[in-house]
Amino acid sequence: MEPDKPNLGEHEMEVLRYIDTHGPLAARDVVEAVGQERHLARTTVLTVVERLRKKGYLKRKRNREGVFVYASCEPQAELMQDLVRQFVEKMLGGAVSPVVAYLASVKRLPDEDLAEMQKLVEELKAGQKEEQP
Amino acid sequence: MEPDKPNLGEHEMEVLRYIDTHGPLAARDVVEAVGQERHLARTTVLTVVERLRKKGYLKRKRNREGVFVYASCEPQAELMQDLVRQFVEKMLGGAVSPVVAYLASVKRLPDEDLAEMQKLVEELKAGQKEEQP
DNA sequence: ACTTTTTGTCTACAACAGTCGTCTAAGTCT
DNA sequence: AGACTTAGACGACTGTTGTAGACAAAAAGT
Repeated sequence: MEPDKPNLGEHEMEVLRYIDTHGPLAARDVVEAVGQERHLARTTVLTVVERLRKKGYLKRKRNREGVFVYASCEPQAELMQDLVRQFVEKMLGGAVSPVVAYLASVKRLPDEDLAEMQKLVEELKAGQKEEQP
Repeated sequence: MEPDKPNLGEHEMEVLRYIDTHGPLAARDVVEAVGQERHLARTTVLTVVERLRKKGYLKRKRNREGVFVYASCEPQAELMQDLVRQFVEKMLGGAVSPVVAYLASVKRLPDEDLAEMQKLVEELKAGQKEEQP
């Protein structure tokens, strides 16, 4: 397991998700997208972006016009899975059953997730049998 | 969905979990159990318990000796499932796939969880078929 | 050249979580 | 009664997160 990175707040996470999905982009684009939606001042978003960078979640470099372009340091899927792991450890004390219970309570699970869960269940059943030959 | 209750921090959650699992008990017992483990001062735990009460997660009443006895307002399973839901909404923007990916990454899932997931997958598959008859 | 806009840093402040000391009221012990 | 312990309320300090204004430097418009 990787050593826990600094925590992320709810809004920090929203900004990070946005940058992670919508490729590398300049701060102004983040401000336009996230700030518009949430009625946040320009500098508010700027501050969040800067904190994410200091925390090591974002990197940046200047483009031809000399403007900073930000990109995530980690693929989104990996980041999110890690967040789930941290959440389970810290908030649930490592218990996974509430997670399963939650999934059971979700209506209309996307097809890909259903497929993955099916695969997962089968793998786990197979692994289980091997242990008691 | 129930309106989001006040947020819980990591340590608040640990205390709440302890009280929820180890029946109703007096503050001193919480201090002894949680405080000892984490090297926390008596008043630290007391403060956490009091905040949990003010936030509506704990209730209390005096016992014969006139000492407050604390108990959770909500069954633990329900509380935790709700926490997972809030986490998915706030931190993952509602995406469940990272949760599934996390489960897939967990080695040695307890048997009950495996069984529940299996049941869940079958129910979902059944529900899926009905939609495209 | 002068004004306006854009970009980025810095400072600040409120709310909240984690931490704990003080202090008082009420028992308990001797 | 006087000393000691316990239970609980209160206040206080710290770091983190959400929020944003002030300001400087650079770019662009006129």
